[in-house]
Amino acid sequence: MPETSFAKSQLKALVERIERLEEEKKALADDIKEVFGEAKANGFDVKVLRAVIGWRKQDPETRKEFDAMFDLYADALGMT
Amino acid sequence: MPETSFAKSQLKALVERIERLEEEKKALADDIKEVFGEAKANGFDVKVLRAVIGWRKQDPETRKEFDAMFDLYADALGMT
Amino acid sequence: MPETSFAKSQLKALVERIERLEEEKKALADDIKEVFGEAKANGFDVKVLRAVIGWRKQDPETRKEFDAMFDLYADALGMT
Amino acid sequence: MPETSFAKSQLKALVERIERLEEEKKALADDIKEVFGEAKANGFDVKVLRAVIGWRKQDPETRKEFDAMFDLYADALGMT
DNA sequence: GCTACGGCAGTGGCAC
DNA sequence: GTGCCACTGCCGTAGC
Repeated sequence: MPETSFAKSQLKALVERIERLEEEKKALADDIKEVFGEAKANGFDVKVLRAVIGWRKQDPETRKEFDAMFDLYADALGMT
Repeated sequence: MPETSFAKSQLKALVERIERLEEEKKALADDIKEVFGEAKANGFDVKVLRAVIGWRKQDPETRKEFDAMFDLYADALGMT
Repeated sequence: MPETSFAKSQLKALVERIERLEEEKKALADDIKEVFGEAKANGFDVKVLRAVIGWRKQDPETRKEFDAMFDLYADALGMT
Repeated sequence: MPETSFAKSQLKALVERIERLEEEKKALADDIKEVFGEAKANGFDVKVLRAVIGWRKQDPETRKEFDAMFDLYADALGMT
């Protein structure tokens, strides 16, 4: 069970640190959104863009294996 | 502004209907999870399975367009 | 490693079972959405409604403990 | 329809900007997780902590209204 | 203006 | 017990 008698100051410090970090995180999230908006304005398809970026995060080996198995299943299901 | 004087019975009825439906929804979610578990036990890759199922939800035309653009972007980024 | 030689028919059967279940699940999700819409139309605050329903899922003991600790923290942070 | 003939360099630039920002965002997310871990190690209840921090984001007026309506509904449902 | 969809964050369950 | 992954609910955005 979490303690019930605790230092206020400690709690405050923790909360403030978290709030500060979340603020910064939000700022970055906004920046990212902005860049996607810019991309869209330039005619790029945002959905595809996201997919490509996600794909780049995977190492090539993983991507290869995934693709292979995907095709295998898709084929078995008659998704030509 | 939402009303503040309202019929208790109406509120109760609504809440109960929602809870009942959510219960049923949860049961189905459990069933689905179970089938995936079965698939896994039979050697299927669940992650790929999910992807394929998701893919099947898209109409062929959309899939085709998405793929084409994906390849286009991937190529432009040198993801061979 | 997941098997690479597998029964097409087995895969198909699994996928179809999942798709069927997901369909039913979606139907229920739609029903739920509809009830919330009805609630809204009757002047209820949907956000609050969701919170109350969520709250009802917790057992009374848990709720009590949570509330107590919440107040404790809030107090320590000067959120009167 | 999104353009199909586009500048590779532009795409690359956009993707790299996004990836850079996401990296920074992830670093902050990790930092936050770390602080919560620290809080937990000091006996704080993380779930409650999150709730309190979320609550602080709402302006007092909103909080007040929400609470009032919550109690109203809860009462109507016999959740004493 | 509201309704519907998609993405994001938080929670819980599973695996190591 | 910890870390990872998927599911769910919430929120903000886009379309009717």
